[in-house]
Amino acid sequence: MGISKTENFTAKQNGIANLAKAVGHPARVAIIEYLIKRKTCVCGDIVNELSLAQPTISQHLKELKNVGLIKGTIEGTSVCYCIDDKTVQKLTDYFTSLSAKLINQKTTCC
Amino acid sequence: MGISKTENFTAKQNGIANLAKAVGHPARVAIIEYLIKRKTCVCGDIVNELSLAQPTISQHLKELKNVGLIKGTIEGTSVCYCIDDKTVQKLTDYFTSLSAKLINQKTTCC
DNA sequence: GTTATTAATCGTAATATTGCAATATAACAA
DNA sequence: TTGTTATATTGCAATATTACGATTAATAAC
Repeated sequence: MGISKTENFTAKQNGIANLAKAVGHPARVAIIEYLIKRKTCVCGDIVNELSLAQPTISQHLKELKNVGLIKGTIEGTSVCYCIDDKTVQKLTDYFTSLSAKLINQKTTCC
Repeated sequence: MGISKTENFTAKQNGIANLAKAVGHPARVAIIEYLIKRKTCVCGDIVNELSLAQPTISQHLKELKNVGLIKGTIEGTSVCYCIDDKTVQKLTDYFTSLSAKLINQKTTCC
């Protein structure tokens, strides 16, 4: 049906899925990497970096903002975007804990 | 257009996006967690764990297999599924490196 | 052989996503 | 006020995803 049956899963599972989904597009991966690479807040020039139209970038930024991966503050005519460390850390912590469990168990059946 | 302009991005960016997209659904998060929790290969009983129909689960398993997050080997009438540690590790490494860069720079502008 | 069991595939409906042109909005400058 | 710049929103077409009933394929048990 194109709709996820979110009610069948835990809040944590839905939370991780939402974050992962936001990272699940190369344009958004590129935006995240660019924001980190620039080392400071980026005021607008993301559109010049990626070969996508301005409305498309704006839409991707909105999605990243919705899940809390980036923050945006208005600075005059432009907007200042930067990564929200805490949200990236959530993903890092999640996958780190998965990997840790996998190392501990060493299943070698398949 | 509902199609990602993958040609505009690096292979690594597309790779991470594909892995993240696969994790970007709560049912697939639940499947991954279940496979890890069970500590051994799971031969079939994933359908009983999640309240989704068998074809739906089968489809989710296929997607996880396509990106290499799980492996499946046929065992008689059933199939034996387990996590592919290396692929999970790719995600862990990626997010760990992002977090590391963020800790180093300490941007406090927004 | 027949029958049961397990999982994949097909077909299809409902919904979501991606991308962009056109337009709107907001802040500033002259 | 008018124009300019930067970003957001709207509307829409193309495509993708999610979910499941029905069916199929493959092995196992008899």
